[in-house]
Amino acid sequence: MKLETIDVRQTASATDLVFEALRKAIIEGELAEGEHLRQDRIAQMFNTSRIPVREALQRLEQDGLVTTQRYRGTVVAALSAVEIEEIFEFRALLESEVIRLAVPALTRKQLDAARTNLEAFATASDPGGWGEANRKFHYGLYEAADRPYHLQIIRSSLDRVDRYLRAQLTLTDGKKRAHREHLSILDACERGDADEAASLTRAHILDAGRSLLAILEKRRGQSV
Amino acid sequence: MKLETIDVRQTASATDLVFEALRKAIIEGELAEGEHLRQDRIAQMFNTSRIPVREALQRLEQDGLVTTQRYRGTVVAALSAVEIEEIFEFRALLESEVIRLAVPALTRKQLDAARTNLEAFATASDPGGWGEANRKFHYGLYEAADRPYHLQIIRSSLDRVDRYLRAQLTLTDGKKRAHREHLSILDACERGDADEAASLTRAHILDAGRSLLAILEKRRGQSV
DNA sequence: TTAACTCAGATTGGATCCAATATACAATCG
DNA sequence: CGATTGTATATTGGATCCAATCTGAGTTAA
Repeated sequence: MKLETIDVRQTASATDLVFEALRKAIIEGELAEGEHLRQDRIAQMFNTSRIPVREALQRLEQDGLVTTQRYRGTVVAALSAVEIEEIFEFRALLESEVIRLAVPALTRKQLDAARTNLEAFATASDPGGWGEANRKFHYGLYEAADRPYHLQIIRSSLDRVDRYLRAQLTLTDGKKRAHREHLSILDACERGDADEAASLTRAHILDAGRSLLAILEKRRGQSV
Repeated sequence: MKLETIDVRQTASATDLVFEALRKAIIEGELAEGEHLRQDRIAQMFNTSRIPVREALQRLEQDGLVTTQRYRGTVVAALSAVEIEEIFEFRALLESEVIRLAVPALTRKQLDAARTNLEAFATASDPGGWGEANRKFHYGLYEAADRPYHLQIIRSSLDRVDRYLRAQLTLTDGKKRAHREHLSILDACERGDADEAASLTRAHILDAGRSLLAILEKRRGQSV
């Protein structure tokens, strides 16, 4: 008898599972800013003890998604306008450079995949779908740069602001504009124009940031 | 009787202390690449249980300083030449941009402090002293940019390669060259030439990276 | 009335104990 | 003698328990 050898070692711990679930919930905006994350309540939800929950919360804190005060608990992080602005500025710098490095290495297959993701973004009906398609479009292109560390940091910085970004995209003109910008970025990639792709990506991110801040301004003005 | 009100709330947990101590030991190269970090041994060293140790190890893993395999333990991370190269490239991009933003905002006081740190770097006699002075010099200038998120990422990326960098600086010409480059960066800052300071910083980091990789190449060539 | 105090409940931080897994070495079989 | 299997030990992952701290309602005193 011959069997395929399969590695059955468990790769995901309870901590990993809890971390991923909470991360997803925060990024997608299901947990509101400032909401308390009680350890035993979460432990019950996942049928574990508080140990993996605490470890997951610590990881989330390192990623800037929650803030913890000793003996007082953990809440979903709230970013100020200034903090959000800085992260968009950071992303613009980093992502424009990575797309510049990616363009010369892009394969036909990667370009086609990008067009598919671009259309998925346009036709997606819910915020979760947009967010996913948006990430796939950009990251799919970035992959060609072969810079795993850059990509890891890019992911982490998008994670911090993604919930705000998704809220911004609920406005139809924001989504339409993003789609137009995606189109022109992809065109530049197809033409092999790295500088243009970088410049468009930079503008794309800064545009989204400005638009987002304007909305936040308005909303906070109303609520006060 | 009147007393000044002082906040005595403990801010550092056992986890924080263990994390900081291990982080420092790894960054300064006291723990060798691939060295095993056994939970109970470390717990004994710090007179705690394994819980804070595990949490500290998880944080270190998120920072890329150690790698963990389920049920097999944690070892000090070993970076490949390609990985080191990418991180230097990343730092060059980020730090040159941050110094560009900092220059117009630099105060006389900050410039003077930078000169002090620059001299401390030149006169420091041990690797630990160089590393400290090097960080103080660069980060002191970056502070003026008022970009805390950028700075956090800069710190994290330097952490990953600092132990290799300190080893590189043990070669006297490496240290001398670094000192000369520091001087010209500071000069550009004094003149208010942001572009020049950015360009010099970029070259400074890439130089160090190239020099470091050459040494690694040689060493690994010998050991094989 | 109001500010300070007390104490009970809630919540987190850490220690100890048990379960799951990996590794090394002895035992067994061809 | 070599490959394989069983087993003992080491080590990590997770559960439960205890200690430390915060919070807030009720109480008391100026």
